[in-house]
Amino acid sequence: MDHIDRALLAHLQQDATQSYATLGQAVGLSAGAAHERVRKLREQGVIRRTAAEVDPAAVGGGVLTYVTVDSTSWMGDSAESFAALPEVVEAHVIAGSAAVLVKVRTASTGQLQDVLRRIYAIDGVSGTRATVVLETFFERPVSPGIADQG
Amino acid sequence: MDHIDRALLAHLQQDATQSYATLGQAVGLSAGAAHERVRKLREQGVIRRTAAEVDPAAVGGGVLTYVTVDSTSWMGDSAESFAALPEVVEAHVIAGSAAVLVKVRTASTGQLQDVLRRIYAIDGVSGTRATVVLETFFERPVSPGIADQG
DNA sequence: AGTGAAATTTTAGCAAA
DNA sequence: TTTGCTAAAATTTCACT
Repeated sequence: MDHIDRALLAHLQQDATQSYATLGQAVGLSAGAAHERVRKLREQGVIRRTAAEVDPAAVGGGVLTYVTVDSTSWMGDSAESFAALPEVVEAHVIAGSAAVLVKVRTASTGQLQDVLRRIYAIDGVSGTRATVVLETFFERPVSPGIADQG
Repeated sequence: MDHIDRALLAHLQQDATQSYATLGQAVGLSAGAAHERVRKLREQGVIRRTAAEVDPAAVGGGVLTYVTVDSTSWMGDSAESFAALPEVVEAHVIAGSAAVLVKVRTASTGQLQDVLRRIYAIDGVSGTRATVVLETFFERPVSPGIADQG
């Protein structure tokens, strides 16, 4: 992982559809060399996958809410319970008073209410606190330390 | 946006490197038809971009923290102030007592402390409350309502 | 809107430095 | 590890349905 790898990652996070020729040019490498480096980054798991980013509002996820989940028991192995709810797009175990923090995308506040009810039904959950997002300033990929060329 | 479009989106969220032939087959379409639908989904902005997903830990983002930011004044146009901090990967205006919720990725808790200091220096910010994530159960794309073939 | 096929571009594997 | 070459594969366009 040198600075060229980081530059490649930065470019691929912006647009993974460009050709290796273009990509290589952007970081000062031939197409073949760029290809080989990207292949290795995939192999190492640095690049997990390349995926289409979908506008949440276009697929019924216009309302974004963060929910802290309190519990009476250890929630460390409740991952599947949260994963079973398709509206839950993230779930994390957190330090602090609450046990789990989840990110929820719903089409409406009505649907949010339904998700909260289903979260409450999970074993050990003693309460939820929902924080509705009014406006998203930005959501962006983790910075690999910004490209130095191109 | 019919059920075929949603199936295409679901497949492309999982893997955008597959050929249009494979993709079309998965949803019961020819390669040309799949290509045309995907082109339109891009044009409409339903597909925002196709990007490489990078392992945060591999690029110095191993520590994930959510920070609620309290303020004395209206924060509605402070987007750039947060965007200027590369460790901040999300920023949202929220309903409730705090004004802004941000998601931060840092290499260490030391670096987190530095980010908190820089957030505190933003005009109008009166306080921060950091919640460190101990374990991430999952992070996944918004569900377009799951493929009906495939 | 979708199909099938042609023309063009890109990818992926390999020899060489 | 990078380069340049080459065969194989994918993309993109187009005439037709």
